[in-house]
Amino acid sequence: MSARELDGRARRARASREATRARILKAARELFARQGFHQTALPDLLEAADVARGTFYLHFDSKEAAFAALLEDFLQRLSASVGPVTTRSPEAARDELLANIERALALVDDERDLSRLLFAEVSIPDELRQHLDRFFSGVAALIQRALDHGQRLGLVRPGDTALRARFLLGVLIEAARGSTRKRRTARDRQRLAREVLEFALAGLLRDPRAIAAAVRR
Amino acid sequence: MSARELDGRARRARASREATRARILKAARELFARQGFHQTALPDLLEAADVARGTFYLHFDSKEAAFAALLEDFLQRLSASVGPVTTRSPEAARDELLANIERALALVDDERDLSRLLFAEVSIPDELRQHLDRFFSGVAALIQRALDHGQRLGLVRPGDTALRARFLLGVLIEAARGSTRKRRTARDRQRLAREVLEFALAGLLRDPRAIAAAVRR
Amino acid sequence: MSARELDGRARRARASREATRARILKAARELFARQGFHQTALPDLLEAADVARGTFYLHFDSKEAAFAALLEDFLQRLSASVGPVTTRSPEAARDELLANIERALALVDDERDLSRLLFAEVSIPDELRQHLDRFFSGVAALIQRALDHGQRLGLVRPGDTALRARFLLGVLIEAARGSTRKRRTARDRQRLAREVLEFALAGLLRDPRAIAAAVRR
Amino acid sequence: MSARELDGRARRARASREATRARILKAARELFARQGFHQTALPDLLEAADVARGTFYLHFDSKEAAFAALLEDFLQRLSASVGPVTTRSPEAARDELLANIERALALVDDERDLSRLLFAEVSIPDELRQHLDRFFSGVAALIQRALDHGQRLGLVRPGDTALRARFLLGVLIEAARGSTRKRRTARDRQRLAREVLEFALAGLLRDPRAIAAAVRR
DNA sequence: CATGAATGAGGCTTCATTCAT
DNA sequence: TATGAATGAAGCCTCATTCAT
Repeated sequence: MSARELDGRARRARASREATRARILKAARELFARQGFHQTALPDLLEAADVARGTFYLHFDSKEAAFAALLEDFLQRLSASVGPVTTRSPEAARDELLANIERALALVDDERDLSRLLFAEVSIPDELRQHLDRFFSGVAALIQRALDHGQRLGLVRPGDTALRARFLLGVLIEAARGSTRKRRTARDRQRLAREVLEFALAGLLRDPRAIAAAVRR
Repeated sequence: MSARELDGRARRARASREATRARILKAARELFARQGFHQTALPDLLEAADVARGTFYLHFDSKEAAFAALLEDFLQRLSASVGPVTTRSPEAARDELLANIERALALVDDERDLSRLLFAEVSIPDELRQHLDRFFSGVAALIQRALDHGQRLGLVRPGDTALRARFLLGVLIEAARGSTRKRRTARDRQRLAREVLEFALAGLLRDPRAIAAAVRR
Repeated sequence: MSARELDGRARRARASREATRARILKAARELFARQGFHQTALPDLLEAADVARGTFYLHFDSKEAAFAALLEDFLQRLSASVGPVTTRSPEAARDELLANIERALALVDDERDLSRLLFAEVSIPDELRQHLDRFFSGVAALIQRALDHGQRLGLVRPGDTALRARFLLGVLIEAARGSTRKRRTARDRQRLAREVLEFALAGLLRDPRAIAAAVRR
Repeated sequence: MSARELDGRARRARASREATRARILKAARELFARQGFHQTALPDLLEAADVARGTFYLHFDSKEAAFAALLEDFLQRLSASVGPVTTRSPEAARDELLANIERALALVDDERDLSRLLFAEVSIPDELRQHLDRFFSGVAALIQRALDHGQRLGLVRPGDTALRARFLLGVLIEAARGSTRKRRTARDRQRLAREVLEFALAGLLRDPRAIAAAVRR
């Protein structure tokens, strides 16, 4: 029973442990997304993960903790998918924005189960929903900072940037929500990202002059 | 034992019944909004409404049915608050849109409890959330029709109107969500409505020419 | 407002009162027989009888009391349908027995609803079932007395008459139970009554000599 | 972590599980028999069995399911206690019948609690009572087959065997019902079985010739 | 006499979690 | 590490009955 052997055993144990945990998370993702958090009873989860009750609690402190783990992971990946926009020229900024939106949409598409949990009609525990709200507020703050910067550069029209950041967030969320219903192709996502950006930058109206008129009452 | 007497009795009974029902709904609105549906136990509700268990079930088939009644009522009032836009001139249409948005925001402000239930971080039963989603889909459809009309008139830029209707819905929801946090004055609401419309119509950019450039890649 | 007028009013009130009570009992008979006592909720009964809650309690102290009224009435009619057998000759006794059995079966046939309550698969409150048991015990006692008398006359074989009275009761109950399933004609009933009597008096075996052998081990 | 160890653990777990289940069934048998199904509230049962609420539902889907388990078990044992009568000579058949009746009565005596549930004044859920009725109908069918056979051999008097089978069932049920009141000795049971058989085969009358007369009107 | 809104005790069941093995 | 039997708090709902009108 040398140290090596122990290492091997420990390694195997660790591998098995990780595998079990992964099995649980996979089942959780699917069930929570399909039925919501409250509607998913632990026994459902245990059966789907093929794990005993006790085993579950060996890996997570509570049902809610398992959910939080999913959430946390997804939010981090979402954060990571969005790189900072280091404005050089307006064109470059626009392209970076497009790329960011596309990457985020791609992630949402890849993780449709998780996305349904966050954006769509599935109810989740209040405590976690607040967590989620804080996350989105963080995103809104980032957007606002970008808008403020744009105003200083004279690119963005004067006005309440906090509000507009929220509006923009609403647009993004709706864009993401669409992905929770049907899977998109990469091409679709490109188009969607452009539509989002267009809408955000130029609104709905056709004639720039008409726009000016519309805005100034 | 005349018909009149019976009517009187029935009327009084009815009045009392309605009063009780109203008391229950009021308590439900407050508690559900504050704590969410699942976190609100029936006993809490009963105490807040000062009714006995049986009385509650005399008026509603289930806890969920009480929730549904609140929801239904609110959605109807929301629908009613938004009149159809019978486009004559662009200016008139714009004013009608503004008025609609303002009215909806006013309702949301008046019913902050209900609004939190619909727009914010409170979890509600999945079945009802789907109901809600159908409602919002209906709103999106209305918006899309308006955009299609605008395109035919040459006012709205070419592009996917279904998508833009969703975006617009996202903006509106975010605008409403803000009201769930702090009460607004009528003045605030006017300003908010204008910001919404501006954002939707003209986007973020300052210079109409820049817009044209931005849009055409 | 003479005394006469009052009498008239009182009479009318009484008539109406009786009519209401009858309506309740009719509904009770049908529902209890169809669904059992526990499975019949008061609201069902009220709707079937077209009576308000309070009205029901004006006529009966409780749901159970209504049931008891049905039971009591039926047992009394059952008692009344069976005349005493004043033995003169064996033949006459036999004919009287036959007539008694037929009358009882006729009543059971007429009141199939009530009969199902007493004889068949419908559960009734324990307290009333005990009442019922006492009634049947009374019937058994009557039968036993007749058997004792028959033994003294040398007609009935020696042996435990209490036991045989119970056996006979079992036969009668099974005979009645059959009626709860399908209605019989008068002719059927005659035949049934004869079969009952035959079985009771002479058993199953064909050959009287074989019988003697069978009995004496 | 050898297979043996797992087996051992599983075995112990199983043993404990079975013990708990048995404890619940024992308590259910006693309480249901004493107070009836509806009158026995779950808390009573839990206390008597010394198990927690959840534990009960770990073993049975519902209160009714626990009852059904008792019923099922008893009916099976009752079926098993009655061997087929393979007629050779009339005497042998008679002895086998006697033995069957005795065995059934012995079981009824041994399980007085269960017997009270089935035969006596305790009300049980309608669904289960129907189950019970089907069982008894099955018994009646068996009896009828035997009577038909007896008729073909010329032992049983001509007549409606279905009816007589029901009569006989009535006798047997009444005989069993007696056991639910006071415990019998083996000797009592022998006597009872003989009385049942005598009554069934030869009826009540003393004189075989009188029998013939009585039957032929 | 008739009504029906109100009552609250009592019912059954499900749940996430614990812990001995 | 993994197991699964046991837990009991908490949940929702139905019921027969009362009583003011």
